Amino acid sequence: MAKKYWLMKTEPSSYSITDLANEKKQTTCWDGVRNYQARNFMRDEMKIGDSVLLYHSNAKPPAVVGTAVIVRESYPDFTAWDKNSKYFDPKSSQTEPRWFMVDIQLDQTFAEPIALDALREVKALDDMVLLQKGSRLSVQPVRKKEFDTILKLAGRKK
DNA sequence: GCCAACGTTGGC
DNA sequence: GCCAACGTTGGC
Repeated sequence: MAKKYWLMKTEPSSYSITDLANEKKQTTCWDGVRNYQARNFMRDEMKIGDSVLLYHSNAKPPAVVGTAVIVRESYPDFTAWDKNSKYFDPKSSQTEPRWFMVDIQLDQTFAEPIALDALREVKALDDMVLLQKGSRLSVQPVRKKEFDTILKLAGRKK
């Protein structure tokens, strides 16, 4: 199976790329996803070694801030079972888990975040899911061409 | 803080 | 299975 590319959103006020950088082994479980489409991508399609763009939403400015890799494939999101978690979902049981997550490890933090505005100016990114009107999927596929384009932008000297 | 665009829920 | 009401996302 060919390597796939993804984009995962997070609000830096709740969990930022800096938080990821400070984790043991710079690895974390991507918990709290409560959208079926996003869940399906994590549960069914993400494989170890796939690359991920990390995106800060509700940030100033909203931007792609770095990359990560999948280091553990889907397993039940146990926060759904925890009554004290804000991600608690009484409809998810141990025997029939409703929500899943993967583990990701930080790959690189971009020296300069690539702002949403800048992404919109790049022709090669016109079809990116992130840039489509009304798109708010928190876990979404990215084309290799798009991933490579963004890496190139990140590497460009200012 | 506003609000457009989506997604989910639940009555019927 | 429709759809109105409600809740959430996320840029601005």
